Amino acid sequence: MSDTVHNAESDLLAVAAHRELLGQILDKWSLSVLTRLCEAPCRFNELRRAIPDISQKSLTGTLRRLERNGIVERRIIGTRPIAVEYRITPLGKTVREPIDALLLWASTHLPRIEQARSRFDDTLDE
Amino acid sequence: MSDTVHNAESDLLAVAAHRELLGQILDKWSLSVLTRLCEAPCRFNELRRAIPDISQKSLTGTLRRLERNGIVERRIIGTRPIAVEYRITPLGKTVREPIDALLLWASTHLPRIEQARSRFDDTLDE
DNA sequence: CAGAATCCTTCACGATACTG
DNA sequence: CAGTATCGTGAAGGATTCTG
Repeated sequence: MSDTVHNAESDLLAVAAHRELLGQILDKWSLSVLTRLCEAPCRFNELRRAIPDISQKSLTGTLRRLERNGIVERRIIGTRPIAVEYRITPLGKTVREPIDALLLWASTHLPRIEQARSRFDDTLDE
Repeated sequence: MSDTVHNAESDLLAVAAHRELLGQILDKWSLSVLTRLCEAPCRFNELRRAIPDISQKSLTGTLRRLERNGIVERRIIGTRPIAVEYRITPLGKTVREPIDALLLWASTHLPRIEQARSRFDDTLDE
């Protein structure tokens, strides 16, 4: 019996424990940065141009956070003027599969979700 | 040539398009609520007790958002006093697999990530 | 029991200006 | 080029109070 109960509790604990970690990787901009860096290593301003709506501050913050978690690597490739290259780490590459699964889910079910939204919004202004 | 380029661009567009959707499902509390509702249908205050740190306002908001996206269903099962039951929808069940993949990734690589964090933090106060 | 309404604080984020 | 520093704003979220 207590298998179900135990699993439920440990699942909730696991969720609580991993929510913070996932929040660092699945936040507002990380997904875009990660996607871009999976294509190829990239310079700072190159990333800025690739993600037009991101501010310089947010990009810096996102990169620092990903770097701290071992997902991307910051490599100084030149000085005068300084040049920095960001690239995805082996650890970072491993997260691509679950993320892609999630993106696939999103694009697969987007129509049904938009349908559900319309239904929900319609039944509100009655 | 433009295959790589095109894929990169469309990936970034896809990410931008799905970020909003995923944000509704992977936000601060949704994961906990979803995990709990996957176990069994649940009453409002039952959910509150199952997720001790959530406020009433946040739980209401989270449930409304999930309901709007067709992920959970709100069912009034009694009045006087009013009773409401929340349960996961068929659409909601389909998201469990990619989410579990992500949680599995998180728990699998947590040690390496904590290691990376320590290294990063250490090399700062030198 | 299941919320709605209100107040208040925190904080993420953008814009701007400056630097090695 | 690749940032740091500072300021201002809006939105999220908690605590509290009230209601059908």
